[in-house]
Amino acid sequence: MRSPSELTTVFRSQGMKLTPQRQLLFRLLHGNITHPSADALYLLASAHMPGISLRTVYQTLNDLASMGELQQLALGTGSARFDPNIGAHHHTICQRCGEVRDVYLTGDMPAYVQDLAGFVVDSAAVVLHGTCAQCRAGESTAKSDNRRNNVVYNKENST
Amino acid sequence: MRSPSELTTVFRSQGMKLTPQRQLLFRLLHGNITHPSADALYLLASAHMPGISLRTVYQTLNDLASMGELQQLALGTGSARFDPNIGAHHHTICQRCGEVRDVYLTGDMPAYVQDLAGFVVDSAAVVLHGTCAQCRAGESTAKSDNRRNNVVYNKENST
DNA sequence: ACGCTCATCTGCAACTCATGCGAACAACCA
DNA sequence: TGGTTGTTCGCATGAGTTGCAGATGAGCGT
Ligand SMILES: [Mn+2]
Ligand SMILES: [Mn+2]
Ligand SMILES: [Zn+2]
Ligand SMILES: [Zn+2]
Repeated sequence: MRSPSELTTVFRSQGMKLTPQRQLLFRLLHGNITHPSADALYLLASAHMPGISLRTVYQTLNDLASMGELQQLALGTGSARFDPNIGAHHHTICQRCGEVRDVYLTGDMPAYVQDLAGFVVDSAAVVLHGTCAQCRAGESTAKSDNRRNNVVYNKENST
Repeated sequence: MRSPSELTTVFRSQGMKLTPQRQLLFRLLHGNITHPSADALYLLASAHMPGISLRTVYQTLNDLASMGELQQLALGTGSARFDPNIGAHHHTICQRCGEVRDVYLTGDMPAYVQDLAGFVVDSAAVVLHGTCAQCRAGESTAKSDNRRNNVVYNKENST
C-alpha cells in the first residue's frame, strides 16, 4: 500500500474525498504487518476516533482492496484479513491464536505433476498452518479468543 | 475417505449408528472430486432422499472431518469445501465459477528465505487462483452463481 | 467566508454461512 | 418387541459482511 500522502493524491485525482476517517485508516494500515481483520482495525481506529463506524472501515478496506492497495486474505479464520503488503509473499497462520506472519519463499512454485487442463494461474498462495513460538511456549498467554490481540499499533505509524 | 463399507465398520465400532442419511452421504462423498460445499452436498443428497436436512449434512461433514476422513478447505469462496481426498495435494480454484480441482506438486516446499521465528509448520496448503478452461472459453456458460453446478454426481457412486 | 452539491458516513436491516438447542425419531441391542 | 440412546430435524441464534437511506460534511465556485 502506498503512503498516506500518496493515497491522498490518488484519492483526490479520482474525485474521492479525503475524510478524517479515511486519513486515519490510511495511517493505521500503512506499514501494518498484523494482517488485521475489519473488526480488529475497527477496534484500533475507535481508540483514535471514537464514533467511527464499522461500516466505514469495511467500506474503506473494500475501496483500497479494489484499487489494488490492499490484499484481501481468506485464511479460513472466520473473517477476512487485510494486508497492505501487496508484494509477492506468503503467510504462516497460527492455528491457536490466529496470528498471521509474512513468509518469503525462495524460487517459484514447483513444476506440476499433471497439466492444469487449460487452467490459467493468476496467483499462487502458500499458507503454512501450524503453531507460533509464543503459543507453544505457554498455554496461559494464549486464550482461544485472543485473535484480536494480534493487532498491535506499530510505533512507526503513531501520531 | 474410506469406502462406505469401511466407514460402516468404523462407525459401528465407535458406538455410532448407521442411519440412512449417513449411508447416503458416505456414498455421495466417496470418490467425489468436486470439493462440494455443505449446501451443494445437501442439494445432491436431497435428490436422493427428499426431506434430509441441511443440519444433518453439516453434522455428518463435521463428524467425518473430525475423524480425519474428510479434509475441510477454506478457500475464501464464502463457504467451506469438503474433500474426501485426504492425501497430500493442493488445489486450483477458478475465480469465475468457483470450481476446485486437485493439483499435485513435485518436490517439497522451497526453502524459506527467513527463519520462521519458532513457528512449527503442521501443513502447507498451496492454492492456485485463476481461470478454468471452460470459463475462459465462453462467458455464456459461466454465470456468476453456477457454483452449485460444479457438483456432478459421478457415475461410479450412482445407486 | 458562504452556500451548494454530491460523495461519504453512520446506524440498522438484511443476508449468508454455520452452530446451539430440544423435541421427535429411529437404530441397535437385550 | 420394547427400551435406551444416539441421531435427525426445524428453528433460533451467532458471526461476518453488505444493502440501504437519511444525515453529514469535504471540496468547489462564488
Ligand atoms: Mn502479508
Ligand atoms: Mn482436493
Ligand atoms: Zn499462536
Ligand atoms: Zn471456471
